[in-house]
Amino acid sequence: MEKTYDPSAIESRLYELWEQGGHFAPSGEGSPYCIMIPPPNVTGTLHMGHAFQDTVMDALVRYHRMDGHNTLWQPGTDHAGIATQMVVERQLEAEGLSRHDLGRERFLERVWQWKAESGGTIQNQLRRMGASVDWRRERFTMDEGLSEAVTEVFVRLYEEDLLYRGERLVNWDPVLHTAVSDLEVVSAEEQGHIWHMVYPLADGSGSVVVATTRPETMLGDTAVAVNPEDERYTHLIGKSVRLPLVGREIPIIGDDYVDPSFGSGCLKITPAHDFNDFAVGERHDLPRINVLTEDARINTNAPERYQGLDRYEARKQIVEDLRTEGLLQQVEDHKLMVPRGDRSGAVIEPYLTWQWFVRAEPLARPAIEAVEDGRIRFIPGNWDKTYYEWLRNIEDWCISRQIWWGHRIPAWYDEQGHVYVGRSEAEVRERHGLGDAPLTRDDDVLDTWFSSALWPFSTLGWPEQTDALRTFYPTSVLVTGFDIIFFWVARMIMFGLHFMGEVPFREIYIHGLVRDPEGQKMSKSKGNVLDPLDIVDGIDLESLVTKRTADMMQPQLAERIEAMTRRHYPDGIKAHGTDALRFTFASLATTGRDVVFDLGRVEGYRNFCNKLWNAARYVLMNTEGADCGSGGPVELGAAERWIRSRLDRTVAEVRQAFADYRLDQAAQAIYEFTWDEYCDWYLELSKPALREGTAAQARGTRQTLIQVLEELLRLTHPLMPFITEAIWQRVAPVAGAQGETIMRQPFPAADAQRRDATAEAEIDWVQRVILGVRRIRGEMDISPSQPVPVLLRHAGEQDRARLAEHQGFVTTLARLESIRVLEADEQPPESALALAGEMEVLVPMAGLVDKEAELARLAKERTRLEGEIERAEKKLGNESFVAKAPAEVVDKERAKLNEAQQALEKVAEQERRVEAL
RNA sequence: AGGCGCGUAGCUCAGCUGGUUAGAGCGCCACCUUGACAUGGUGGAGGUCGGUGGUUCGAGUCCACUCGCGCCUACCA
Repeated sequence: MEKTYDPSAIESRLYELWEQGGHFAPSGEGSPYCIMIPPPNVTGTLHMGHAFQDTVMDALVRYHRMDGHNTLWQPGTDHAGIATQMVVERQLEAEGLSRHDLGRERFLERVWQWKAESGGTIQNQLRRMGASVDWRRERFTMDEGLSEAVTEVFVRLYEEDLLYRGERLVNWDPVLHTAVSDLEVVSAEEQGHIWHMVYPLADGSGSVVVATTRPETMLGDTAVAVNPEDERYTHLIGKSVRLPLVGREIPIIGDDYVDPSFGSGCLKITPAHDFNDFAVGERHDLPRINVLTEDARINTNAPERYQGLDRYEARKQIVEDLRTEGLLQQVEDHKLMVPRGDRSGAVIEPYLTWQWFVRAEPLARPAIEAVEDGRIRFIPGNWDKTYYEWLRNIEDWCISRQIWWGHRIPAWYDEQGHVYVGRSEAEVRERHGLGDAPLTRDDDVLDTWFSSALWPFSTLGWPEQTDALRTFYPTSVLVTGFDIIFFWVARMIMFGLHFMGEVPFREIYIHGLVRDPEGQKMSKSKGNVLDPLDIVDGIDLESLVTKRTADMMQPQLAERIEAMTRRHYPDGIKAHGTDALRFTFASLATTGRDVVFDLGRVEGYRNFCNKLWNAARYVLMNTEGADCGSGGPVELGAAERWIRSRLDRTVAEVRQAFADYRLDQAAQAIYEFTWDEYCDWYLELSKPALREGTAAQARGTRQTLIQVLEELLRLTHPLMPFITEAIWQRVAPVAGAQGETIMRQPFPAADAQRRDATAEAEIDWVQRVILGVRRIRGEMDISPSQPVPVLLRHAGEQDRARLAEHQGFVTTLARLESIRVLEADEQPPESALALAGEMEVLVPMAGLVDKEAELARLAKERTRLEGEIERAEKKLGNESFVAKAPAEVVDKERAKLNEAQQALEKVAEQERRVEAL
């Protein structure tokens, strides 16, 4: 074994071994355990969020696989309709073409071609992360099977009247020329204006003032509304105004939607361009006049003067014209929420179009109940509130998109415009007796999330009743970020319940979002993204800067991004290996919402890998080819029983942590056991044991070294698959373990038989003595290489027995020249003192005691003890405490007080002695 | 407007159902190339747990209010 762990040397080789060995496939034995990967974009690349999420899932999957479950981690990708289409359109644009130049068919060929070129990247990145997904089952949302499921769902929903086509006001993206769902619109506050306009009454008897942030919509006004309770205006209801610039006469209506206290109390109503106005229009049966084209220019429903103008040009012109006519009362600065498309960034227009919708409310109700009655559990639990909040106020879901890349809607129209929905044109013809009548298929495709909503059952073969579907549905847990609870989680539950009659997963583990060192969300435009593989493999500063500033949508930010990058990573990024990155993610998987990524932590865990590596090196040096128990009787000493006992505790902790989805706790338990107990103590204790012990004792030590290591590797494997596998391959034969790979070995089980309180107490004693001597060394500035004599004062029977038993340990680890008990009648020599329980550890320093240093040390100790005593006395002096607190707590407090008092006495005595020097 | 989360050592974070003289990693200081590991070892410094008040024998942990930060949903022309 190399002296330093080199991850790059082993990782890809091991992954190949696993994949080719078929070890990712379900075993076919045990109770099922299944996780569906949230499908990433097929043409996408791995970002930190994926890496984090995949680490969590892989850890869960490996844990359950080892623990005997029939485990499936289902992989796949989605087609990311709008995003992918945009990329390909941009490519075409570079060639001076639009998708319309190519036509639908040839355009789709281009997209498939792009998929073939860029697809596969993320899969290979997943492999680098060690993801143990069952690649043979990989699915893509546009696969034949999944597409069939999409059609089936669409048709069934339509037949059950849970899906309909209607002319509705939708969120229209004038750049992408498609409708988008409410969720794909992000509103942000922007600085704008509010214009107050005067609308003259038609009978010339006066005027009303209305306000708007979008003056161009006035072209489509079909009413002015006032609150019927508003005395200022009741007399106007039933009258009408003459719409300026347009000349149309529109009614004044009463509707209590109007807030009399806002502005003038009069509200212009534009049913075709405002969601609230649309509702008002429905109540009052107002005409809906659409005044915009698909790309948000003024259409022919408006006066000629404005036709063809872009919405913002039109706005300017209208404001100008109103001003000219004296009908602009005032303009104010105004902060308003501007809705933009999450993909295009274009300002969204409410736009009247024919679209397909899913009737959400009837599907939402059972989805709410499933969480309410506990069939699905959120972890952390609080997320159910967010979930309920959305589902209880859910609106119908607009699922049609006016793009080409996606599942085409299975609906056909005859020449009269009648719509027929079916699984195929043939089915439609037959079912409706359409003969050879010409039919045209709906041009629209479905929202990508529609197919994603079917993921838990479509990937398992639905609508066919496959074995996989029967075995793995409902799946065990969904691991995802809170940002897609609405987009995806809620919809999977709605569809899963409806089509499978059963929840799609029993638990939902919501993890935090990975942020940069400044707590900012990672995004390409901010230039703060990290490629997980750059952390794995390392990258020099210049390459990192280049990577971050290339292909930018806003090149003007490049300078800032470069400066920031140079500040955060002055030396670039060193290679850390996959396991270190994974362990970091695990340790960050707390219950919080944000995961602030800190490279320093990865470095710490890379060191941890090296620690484990070197521990294995030491163990193998001492066990390979040596007698680990086969050659004769085996005797387990206190240290052996101790480390086995500690390991057992750790196993229990780790198991509990996995059950609680607390990978941070699992990681911490493993880290502490490995470093602070196994390496710092047991490996060190094994040295004198091997040197000085009997043959039987040495066998016990070797056996324990190798067995504990082997079990520790299995315990750690779900978090750090590569290093544990690499070491295990060497360790297994020595430990007597059989098998091709650690990933198919049983996960360690806790076993109370291995707990050994006696051994723990004995090693605790050993540690206390050693730590006492080390403290004296450190504080008295005694060279670490200088062996010292030690005297134990006030040693009881047990102390004497333990000293006799463990003298070798103490002598070696504390680097002693000698150690013996100071008898009661002996006068302690001039020495430095440390306390180990009731016993005093003395290091005689005839003439060497630095009086000042020792006094300072003792004074510090005395202060601490006095504080402790004061606190305990105060507590115990409180009658209510003694009366009301549980006896156990009171006893504990008394014991603490007692101990502190005794210790104080000894410290004081030592102070007097030193003082006298 | 409603909902949620966070504020604990210089930094990033643990601290579960109230009882530890408040923990970890990184960073910092001192000493040490000791035969697994300097990606190491040993010792150490560092926090009155945002603030106020309350419940309690006892609060970082529960409650109320408050300050600061962040997120989500909705949205008024």
